[in-house]
Amino acid sequence: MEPSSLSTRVSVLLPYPFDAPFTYAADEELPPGTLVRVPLGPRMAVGAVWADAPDEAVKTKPIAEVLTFPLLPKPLMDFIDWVAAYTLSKRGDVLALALKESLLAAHPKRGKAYAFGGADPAHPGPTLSPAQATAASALRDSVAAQKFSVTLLDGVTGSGKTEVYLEAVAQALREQKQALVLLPEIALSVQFLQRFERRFGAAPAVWHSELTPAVRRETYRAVAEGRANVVVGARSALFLPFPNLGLIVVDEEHESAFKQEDGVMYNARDMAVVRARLSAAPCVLVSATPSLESVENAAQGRYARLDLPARHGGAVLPLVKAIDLRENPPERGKFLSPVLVAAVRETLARGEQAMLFLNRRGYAPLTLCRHCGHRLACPHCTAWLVEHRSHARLICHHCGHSIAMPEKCPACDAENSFVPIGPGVERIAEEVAELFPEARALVMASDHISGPKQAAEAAARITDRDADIIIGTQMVAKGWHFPHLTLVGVVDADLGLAGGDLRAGERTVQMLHQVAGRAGRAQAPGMVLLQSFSPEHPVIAALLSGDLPEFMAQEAAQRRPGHWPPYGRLAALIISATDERLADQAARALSRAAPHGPGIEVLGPAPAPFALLRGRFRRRLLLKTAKHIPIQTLLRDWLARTDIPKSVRVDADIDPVSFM
DNA sequence: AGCACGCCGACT
DNA sequence: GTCGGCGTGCTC
Repeated sequence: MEPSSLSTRVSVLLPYPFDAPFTYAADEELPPGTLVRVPLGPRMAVGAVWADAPDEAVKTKPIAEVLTFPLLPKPLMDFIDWVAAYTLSKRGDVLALALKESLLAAHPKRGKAYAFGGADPAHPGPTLSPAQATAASALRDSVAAQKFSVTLLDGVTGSGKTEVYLEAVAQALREQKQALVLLPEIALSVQFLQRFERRFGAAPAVWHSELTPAVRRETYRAVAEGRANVVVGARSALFLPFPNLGLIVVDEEHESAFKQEDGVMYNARDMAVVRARLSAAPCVLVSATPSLESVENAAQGRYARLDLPARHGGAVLPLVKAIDLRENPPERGKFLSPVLVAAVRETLARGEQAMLFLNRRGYAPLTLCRHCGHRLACPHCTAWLVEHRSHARLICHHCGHSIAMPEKCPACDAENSFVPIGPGVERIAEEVAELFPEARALVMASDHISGPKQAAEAAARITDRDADIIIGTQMVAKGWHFPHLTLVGVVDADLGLAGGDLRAGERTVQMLHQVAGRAGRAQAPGMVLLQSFSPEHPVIAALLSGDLPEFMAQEAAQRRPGHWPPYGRLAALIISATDERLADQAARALSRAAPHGPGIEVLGPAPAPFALLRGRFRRRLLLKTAKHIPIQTLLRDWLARTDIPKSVRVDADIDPVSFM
């Protein structure tokens, strides 16, 4: 096409690391949200027409093709701009979250048709208890209002929260609106999908990273055309082009899995609230162990709050007891106290199931030479190599580097000198096999169960009573309903408390409370035993008393005076380079240029959580400010006035979740 | 993100 | 003497 026939200029945002749109020539005005194919250097790219005024100065190339696809909804474009500004990311990088995986959606589908609109709000669902019905009614009202609101639905484990918020979904369907349900690990939420189908007589559209390209493309288009009325998805589903969003539910809102830790670092729970606001839709945050952030927002009246204080169907909450490992230690070289072993034995004798929880994959977290004390470590990361006997390898859990067990110690040449230190789930399984040779044990960890199908099989084995003892990592903690499971043993309740992480206590309470909630969900009462060297620790005490609100109040009291989140803002700067000295120099340069003033504090530089990760040396600075200070502006100015060599990367992590 | 350009090590 | 490593730079 002759450039002279192209009468107008349009801004096109491309799904690459550019903050500003590029300007192209077009022969007609194209509304924001139009998907277009454009030349970019030697190749073609698909981007979206953006609302920014076109640059009049820059030379332009013509748009190659206007794609046949619904316009990206305005609320989604606003959301992309908002997330980019909040996370200090390039707008193009955020657009990539909304386009990349699905782009190719652009061509009209051929082939298999999928059913997306089958969820029927009139399908008879399960009967709700009075408490559930009251909460459901409140949620229905907020959906019917068709405006932005946030509700925290706080219900004890087993209280039937899912059935309650599915009524909010039903209301959205009645209003001819779309609903989005975010789950922390959609690929493994088989039981959720079953419950959904029981309620609506059809499966929802699902969205997660393991979809095949064909399903992904078709789901994307179905969402954009409004044919998919309910989507259940992982965090990336927040960026789907819903034209008609009427509800967002975030289940297990406290989960740190909602935090994206690389690329665009966003917290899907917080961004869900923003997406809902920009879509004028209600948002429901759901948890048995809400985050302090959400508890505080509810206390301040920013969020409405609904409580389900009792278990559904007459089930009672399990009895929680500690086993003091100083008084009742396991046998030498073993990890299960005689008290826990006896409880497992009694449970099995009653024909019930027991679960042993240890949030550690593999056989042993550390392998050392008994001759010289050498420890097998990852050459690319600050981490020990973890022995996995099931794979006959030693594996780095951070970069995946793996080696066979060396025959000789690389440090002292001693032969057969390696000893495993500490337990992982595989080692517990070995101990269980020795103690209970007749019992059928099932290990649930990501090494043994990869993907929804295997998870479904494992869950079926448990509900069908084809397993007696379940040994699992955090994979077993959330969501599962195993009616015959009555005993939960936590092998190391102290794990995760060391290290001084701001949220270590909160996270441990949440995780162990969730695990404990797997016990006694039907008629038979449940029992939870926590093996600990310090049962007096506030975290263990909170689990024993079951008074989580009191624990959260103590957490709040500790965080408030220092302006720690949620009473202040936090951002991390991660400085990384392949050359350790360059990383250090850049970190010091940033430190010297650090902002200061009332309500502003800079901590560090310190070695980052993994000082060496995938071959890059990392340093970290933490910026902590009072709540009213715009931390993004502060960071942007700070980075702009500091000279950083090209080979050093500086990533900002707003609202970091894991640190120290 | 891609993809090209551009200077330093082991090989047909 | 070349093929190829990935550091740096650019894309409307």
